[in-house]
Amino acid sequence: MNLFANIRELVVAELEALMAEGVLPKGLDLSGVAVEPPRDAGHGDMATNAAMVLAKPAGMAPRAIADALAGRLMEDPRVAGADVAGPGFLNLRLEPVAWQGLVRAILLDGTAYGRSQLGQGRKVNVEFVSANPTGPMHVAHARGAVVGDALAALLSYAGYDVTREYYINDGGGQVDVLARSAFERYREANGLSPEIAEGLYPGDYLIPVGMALKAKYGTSLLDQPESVWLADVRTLSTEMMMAMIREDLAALGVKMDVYSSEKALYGTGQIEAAIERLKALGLIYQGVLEPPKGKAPDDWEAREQTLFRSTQFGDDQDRPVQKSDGSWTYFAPDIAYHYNKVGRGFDELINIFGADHSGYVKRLKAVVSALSENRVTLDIKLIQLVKLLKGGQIVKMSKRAGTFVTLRDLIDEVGPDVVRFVMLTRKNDVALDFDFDKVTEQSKDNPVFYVQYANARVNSILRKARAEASLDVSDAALSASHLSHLAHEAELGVIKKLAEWPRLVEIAAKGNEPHRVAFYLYELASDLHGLWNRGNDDDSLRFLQPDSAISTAKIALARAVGVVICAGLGILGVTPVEEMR
RNA sequence: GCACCCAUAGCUCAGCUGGAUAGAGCGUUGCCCUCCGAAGGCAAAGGUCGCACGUUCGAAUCGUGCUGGGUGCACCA
Repeated sequence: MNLFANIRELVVAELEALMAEGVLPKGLDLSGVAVEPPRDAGHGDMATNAAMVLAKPAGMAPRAIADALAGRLMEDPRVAGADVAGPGFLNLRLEPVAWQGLVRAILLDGTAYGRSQLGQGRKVNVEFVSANPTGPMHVAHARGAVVGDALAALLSYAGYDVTREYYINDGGGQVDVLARSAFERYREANGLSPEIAEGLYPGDYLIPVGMALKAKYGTSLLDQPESVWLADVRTLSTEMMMAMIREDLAALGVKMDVYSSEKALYGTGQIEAAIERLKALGLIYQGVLEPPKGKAPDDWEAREQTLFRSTQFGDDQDRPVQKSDGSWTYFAPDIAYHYNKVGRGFDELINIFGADHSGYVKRLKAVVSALSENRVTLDIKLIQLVKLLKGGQIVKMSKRAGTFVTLRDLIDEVGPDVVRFVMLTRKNDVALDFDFDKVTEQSKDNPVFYVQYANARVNSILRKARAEASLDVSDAALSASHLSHLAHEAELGVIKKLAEWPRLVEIAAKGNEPHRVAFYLYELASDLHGLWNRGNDDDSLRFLQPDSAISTAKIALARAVGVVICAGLGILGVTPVEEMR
C-alpha cells in the first residue's frame, strides 16, 4: 500500500472526470501530476501540483483548476481538507482514519510493505567489486561491494529481476605477475629464499599459495623455465585468490549470483564476434592515435592499431582494442563481456566502479549502446574514495609500505553491520570519511547505533507488553486493535513518515541511490525516539498504557516502525538487533 | 591541455530529479534530572546554496561561461 500513490490515483481520476464533464479541455497529459509531501508540514499532509502543470495546456488560471479539483476531492472520505495556496498548490489534509489504516496495512504486509512494481520484472545486471584476483580485498573495495549489494537488494525490492555479478580480471598481465610472485613463495616453501623483485606482489597472503604449489608439484617445477610452469601456477593462484575474495565477500554478507571470467572469453570466439559486430556498424578501423596533448611523454611513438570509434559517442579519443603486435588490449574482452551481458537479455546494466575508472565510462557506454542498438542502458556508478580516520588522524595506506587496511581488518574491528551502514551514509560520488572512533560510539552521533537502537526500543516495548501486561502482540492481534486511539499529532507524525517509505523506495530505485534508504531510516528512527521522549513529559504518549486497548494501538504503531526499519535494514544488509547490549 | 566528479550553516553532510519561509547531526548559547523511560530532552542563534549570465509562473536543482578542490588521461587491467 502506497498512500501517496493512492491519493495520486484519486487526483487523476477526478481530473479525468473534470475533463469528461467539459470543465477541463479533453486530452490533457496528466503524467506530470504529482502528489508529494510538502516541505513544510504546516501546509498539510500532501500537496499536488496538478493545477500548475495543467494551467498552461488547459489555457486556464491555476486557481480555477485548483478550486474545481478541490471541490471534488473533498467528497472522498479520506480527504479532510483541500486548500489552494501559493502559486497554485493544492494542499490536502487527510482524515486520521486514513493514517490509522496505514498502520494496519503495514502490520498485515510486514516487510513487504514498501515493495514496488516499479521494475515490472525488468532484468537488471549489477556488476560490482570485480577486484583483480591478485590479493585480498581492501577498504577501497569495501564501499563498492556494499553499495552494489545494497543497490541490488533495493532494485529487487522495487520489482526488478536482479543479478549480482562479479567480473574476474584473470586474463591480463597482472595474473602473470601474481603467478611469478606465487612461484617465489613456492621456492620459499621448498627451502629456497624467495626473490621478490620490484613489481611483484610481496604480500604474506601468497605464502599458502606457495605451500599449495609444493603440495601439488613437489620440487618438480623448481628448475623449469617460466614457460613450463606459468599457466599452471597462474591457474592455481587465481583460484586461491578468488576463494579468498569470496570469503571476504561472505564476511561482509555479499553473495554473488554469477562470477564471469575474462580468461574464459579467450579462445571462444566471443571477442572476435563482438569486434566483428562493431566492425559491421562501422565503429572499428585501423589507425594511428594522435600523441597525447598537454603532457608529452618522451617515449611516445606513432603506432598503427585497431581502434574503436568512441569519439562518435563523446569520448576524447578513439580507443585501441588491439595492440600493435595484434594481441587484444584489456578493452577487447571488456567489449565481449558486455556483449555477452546484452546477449543474456538484460534490460539494464549497472556497473559499480572505483572513481579511478572515470575515464572508462564513455567508451563502455558507447559499446553497450552500439552492441544493443540502444535497447540496453548502462549506468555506471563511480565510487569515491574512503578516508579512514583513527584518533583524528588519517590512516595512510600504501601497498608498498604494507600498511594498507584489508576489508577483513575492517570487519574484524567494527563488524560487518557498521561497515555496511557507514558505507551507505554518503552518495556514491562523494568521498567518505570512515572514522573508527565515531562509528563504534554508542550515541546519537552514530547513525548506525541510532537506527539499531530504535529497532531495539520497539522490541523492548513488545517484550515488556508480553511480560508485564500479558498482551497479545502478534501482528495479527495488533492489526485488529482500535487504531483510532492513535490520534495525537505526534503519533500521526510518525505514521506520516511511515507513509513515505514506499515512495522513497521508488525514488531511490529510480536513481540507483541506496544511500537514500540509510538517510530515511535515520529520520524514521529520529521520529520514533522523539515520540518516545515525549512520553517523558506526557504520560498519554507512552507506548504502554494502563488501558490495554489503548496500549495495543500504540504498540501497533511502534511495531509498524519496527517493520519498516527491518525492511530498510534488510535492503542495506544490516542486521536489525533486538537488544542493545 | 582534455574529460569526469565535487562546492549548501563554524564543521560533517541531506535536500523528493524544477516547487512554497533551504534541512539534519556535531559545535556554540540558554534552559531541564531528590522520583517517574536522561547511554538524554527542550529551545535559540547561525545561509548571497562558490561567482555571473540564461531558460520560466518558479532554480540549490536545468543550460552556458568562470573560480577553487579531487580524480583520471597512448599497446596497465
